[in-house]
Amino acid sequence: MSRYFTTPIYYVNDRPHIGHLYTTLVTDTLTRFHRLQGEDVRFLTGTDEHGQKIEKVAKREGVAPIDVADRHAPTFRDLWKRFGVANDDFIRTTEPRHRIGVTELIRRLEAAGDLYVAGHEGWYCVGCEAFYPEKDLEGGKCPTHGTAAEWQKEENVFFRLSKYQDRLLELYEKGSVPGIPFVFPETRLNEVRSFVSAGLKDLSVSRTAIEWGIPFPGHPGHVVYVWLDALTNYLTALGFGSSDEELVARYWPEGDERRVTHLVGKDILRFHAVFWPAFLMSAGLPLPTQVVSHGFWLKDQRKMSKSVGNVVRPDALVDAFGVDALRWHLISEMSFGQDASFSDEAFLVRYNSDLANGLGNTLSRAVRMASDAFGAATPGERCDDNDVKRVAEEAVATWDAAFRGCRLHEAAEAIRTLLGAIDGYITAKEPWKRVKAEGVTPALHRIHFNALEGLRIAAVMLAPIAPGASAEVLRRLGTPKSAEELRPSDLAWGGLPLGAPLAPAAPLFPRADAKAYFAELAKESPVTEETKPVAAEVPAAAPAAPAVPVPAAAPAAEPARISIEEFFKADLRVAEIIAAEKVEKSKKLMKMRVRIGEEERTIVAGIATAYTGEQLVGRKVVVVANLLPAKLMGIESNGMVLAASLPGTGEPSLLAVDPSVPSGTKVK
RNA sequence: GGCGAUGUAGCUCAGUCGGUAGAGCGGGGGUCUCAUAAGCCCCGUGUCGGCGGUUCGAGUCCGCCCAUCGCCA
Repeated sequence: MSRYFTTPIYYVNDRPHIGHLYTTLVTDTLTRFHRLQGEDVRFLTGTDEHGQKIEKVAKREGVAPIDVADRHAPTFRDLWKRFGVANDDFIRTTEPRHRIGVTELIRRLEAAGDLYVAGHEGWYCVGCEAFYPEKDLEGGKCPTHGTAAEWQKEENVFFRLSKYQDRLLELYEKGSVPGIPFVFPETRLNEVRSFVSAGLKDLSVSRTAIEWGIPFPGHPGHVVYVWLDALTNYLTALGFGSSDEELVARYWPEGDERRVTHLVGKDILRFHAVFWPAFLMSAGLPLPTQVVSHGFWLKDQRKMSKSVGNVVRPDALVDAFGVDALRWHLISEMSFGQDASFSDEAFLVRYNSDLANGLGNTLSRAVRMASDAFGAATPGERCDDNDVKRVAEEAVATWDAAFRGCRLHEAAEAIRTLLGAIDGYITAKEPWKRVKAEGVTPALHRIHFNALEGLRIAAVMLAPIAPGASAEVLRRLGTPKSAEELRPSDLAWGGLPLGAPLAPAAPLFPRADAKAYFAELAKESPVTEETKPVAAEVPAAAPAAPAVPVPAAAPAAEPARISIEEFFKADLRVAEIIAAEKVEKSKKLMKMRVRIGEEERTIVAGIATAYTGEQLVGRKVVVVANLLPAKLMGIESNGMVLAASLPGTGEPSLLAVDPSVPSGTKVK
């Protein structure tokens, strides 16, 4: 049984953020798990380098597109190196091997009679590299990018996607391998199924408006559609279409004796679960086993986006606490498949409880005690019947099942359970008292053996998630092995060498003082996460956006300081409420008509739990007058009423204004 | 609007075939001292989103509603 895991290839021009990082770390963790189990594993990642965005940057700079790609490609490569990602290969779509493979795939689509030429025109967004129906545009602009769409007329090559509808639905029903759902988790499988059930349109797979791409075979002037180009990387990296297809035979053969797993963010699920298998069906190639889709990292309950300025790049945390701590946190914090929130505060809480108090302290107490008792060596006697052993065996089984079921957070949980049991065992056996009372007895040897052996197994279990920490724990336990050297037998009870040198050392994960950390951070770097470069370089392309006032973080955190200029961006005014009525069907929303000086406008606010319409009319309040309009329950709200949010309940309490102050007065 | 999901303690989540709810974390109090102010002990009367139904009995089944999210249109 071979296993082939892939991440998406990342667009070279993007600045890596926690989303890219998470996908890659999940894949790294899963591949490390399977390697540890002794399986034949291959792990591919890479960069997507074609497309109009690169072409435009190149044009503007007066250089060749490949120069732009070459400049940015190392960004991802270096980042993965920094995070200990052990990929076997790194493919760039600009490599000859990729072009050869894509050309071969297209030859097969052509041979299957699934390609035809047809005219096509419409509104096109450069950012999305996609056509939009007019009704989807917002004022002529792309709904996702907010940039003006261009009218483009093309004659394109189309792929008969519609032809594969039934076969795709069958794939979703039965799986590519019986018993393994083609898409995980199930909710995403449902989405894909309903999308395909609704009917598939043929897919345009060539572009004429772009030059920077793989030339479309047989159609001069056309380049290959970026998704057809990009998806094919999973095969071309194995040498598909080349004279040497040995890796294809090993990792992507027909039959059930291999697993091909694509990890993706939920945003690109459709390309992987619909288009890609359809291409493969047409080309007469085997299908992947599973597409595994994970959720997004949210910041302050909101989706991360550049325009909001809440994109997480956890460099400061990594600098302060290390790669392993962040890997552990990301894998543990996200219930795999669902969205999760990222916050520095949560990181620190977890760091202290799981790593400092949990792993670090347990290791420290066990190693130091044993070292003192046995002269800086591991115990001289083993024990094969005890509580730690039983818990460890159960934990390994849980951990194994969790990884195989893509529930990575549960694998981490199993490690925590084992560590807790070891700690509890030490506490219950009180070896420090025994050694005082009885000296070094065989029983004492066995107690320490059990604690240290439990820790050894916990360290082995930790290897896929935090390989660096794992290796360090093993070294201190007198059984130095890198994560890569571990074997399935290392998970079995009894691997601790007897009488081996023990290495007590400084705390593995020193306890963090969260308060001091945030204070220091605020002092050192007035820059926000967003303005801090993640890797060696930042694309010169993006002009520095004006600092966007970041919404105050969790109440516990000290809000970032802002300048007076930033504060003055908010136009605060005294307003008089002239009418107010509760929004029907809403518990909280109150629709108000307010007068700000001469102007009247409508504001909707979530204050209906605390105020009735009667209480509000005639009242003077403070409003943010220059807020972008927002639609709430279908009503456009122009502005925001300021209210204190009471602790606990969040109940609003309006800011009071002296009634004599005229409406429209500036507040500052 | 259609389809799908979710809604359980402050937070993240478990809750099998229905029998009046649990864990971890955080928080509060106490205590030991082998250990990284770590460990240990104690502390939850939560309308299990709401309403109605089936049932001797529902977080757990059925219907409706509300909220949130996703996909689609």
